[in-house]
Amino acid sequence: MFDIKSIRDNPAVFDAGLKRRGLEPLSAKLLVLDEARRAHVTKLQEAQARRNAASKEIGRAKGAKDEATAARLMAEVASLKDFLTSGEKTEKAETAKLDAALADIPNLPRDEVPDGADEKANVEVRRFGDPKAVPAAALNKPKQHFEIGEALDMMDFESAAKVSGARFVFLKGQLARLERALGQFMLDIHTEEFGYTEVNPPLLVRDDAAYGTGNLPKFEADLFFVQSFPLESGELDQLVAEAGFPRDQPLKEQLRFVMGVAKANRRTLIPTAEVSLTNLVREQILDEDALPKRFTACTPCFRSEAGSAGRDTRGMIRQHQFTKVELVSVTTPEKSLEEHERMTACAENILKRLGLPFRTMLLCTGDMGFASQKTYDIEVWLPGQDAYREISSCSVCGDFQARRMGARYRPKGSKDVKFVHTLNGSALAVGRTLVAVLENYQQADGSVMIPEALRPYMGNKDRIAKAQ
RNA sequence: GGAUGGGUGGCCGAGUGGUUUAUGGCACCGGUCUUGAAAACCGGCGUGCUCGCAAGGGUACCGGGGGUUCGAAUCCCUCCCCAUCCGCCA
Repeated sequence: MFDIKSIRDNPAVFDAGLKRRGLEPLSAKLLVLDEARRAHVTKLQEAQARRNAASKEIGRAKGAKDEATAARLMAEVASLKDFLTSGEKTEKAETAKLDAALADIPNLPRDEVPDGADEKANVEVRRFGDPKAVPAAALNKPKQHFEIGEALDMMDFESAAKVSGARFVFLKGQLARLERALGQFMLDIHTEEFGYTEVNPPLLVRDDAAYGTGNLPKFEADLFFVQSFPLESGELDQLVAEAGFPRDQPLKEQLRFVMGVAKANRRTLIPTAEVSLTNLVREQILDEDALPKRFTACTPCFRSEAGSAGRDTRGMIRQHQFTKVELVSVTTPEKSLEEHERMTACAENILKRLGLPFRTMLLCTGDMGFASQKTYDIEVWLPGQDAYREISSCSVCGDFQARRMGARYRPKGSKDVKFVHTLNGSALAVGRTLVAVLENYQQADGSVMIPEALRPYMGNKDRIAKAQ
């Protein structure tokens, strides 16, 4: 969310930032809304000032038993009433209009972010490990993870399709345990070595929270929602009568109406723990001493993957439900860039310990998420795909989310309050880490070696093999 | 699901229609005192918007929205949220 004042002060800079994101200039349009609103507010406030002054005099006049003066003033205030009533409504409407326009604008890239339209313009900043040195490199044709998992009889997409539909999976036996082990392993490192506080957060959140991180209102289609439907028997008939249920309209319209009613009672299934964790500081004014705050959580994430039909349809790469260990930091503006590097290093550290080759990419302007100012993606080597694939994304959001959430802090020795900076990163996406372990550690006989660091979490076994 | 009680500034908490600008305390900031600190004392101290070069002024906000009134934290309606008890329940 942008501060309209900063756009007013520097429209050219704002539009230039949008352009780097591949968007048309918006400042002119926004400033028209802003101008109209301010002109109106000024007029309204003058009328309110007159009303308040007169009302005070009325109080004094009545106290002095001067009924004639009181009556005259009352008549004067009454004449303002129409404008005051309508004017307050207009102000609300104009503010809402401006806010709605601002809420859909993505964060602007920092200067050091490379320009570009898509992932082809991302810039590699470093690399770790050698794809030719992993166990799978010894094989003629390394298999993809779903081939390995299905052959082990521990990864079942067919049953998942029957039970839940496409883009779900059953993990069984040692692979179910491997998923659990990975989550534990990552959490232990982040809490014990990197100072993150482990959190077990709500998976269902209010719209306000999803708005705070930037998932709403623009990306509603990417989310899943749950609710207990608010209507009891008879209430629907009442709604039809009062609000005009569009019964004679196409089904789509009827559905839209019902969804509108339902929206009031819904909860969002978190698409990432970033939503729950970042909103931990919403609507607060923190002491600077309390910063940075560092949270981590291992949670299921839910994404509708609308618009990604046909992409990564096989296997576990792109699922409606997956597990992820998330890192969130809340810092001062001065420390946020440094924290971004630190966070990315925490994520990379997991891959290093698992012996998985990766490269770290600085995303270009066209590939960054909505709330981000600057993002590093970490891409892990997948021998079965013969490619690097995203396994982590670490973003610094500046005050973009903080404004949406009302998350502020009081700088030491200052009376002013400022917005905090927020950061989030995956460390790591557990499902994809499992994929990477399978593909990199696969053996010719179809079994999978367990990386050393993970063995304590796997009953000290050294490999996953098909049950006899 | 039923019943009751609540939602006031960073925190705690008073305030049932005006004649003061929302008590008071804590925390915080400045000062006096002190070698320094603490204590004590004095002063300051909510957030947003808006007008103004500035100093400063205006306005809104006491969970959200609507209403009554010349005037609402206070009265009415409605919604949301929180807490407690009962019921059900992993």
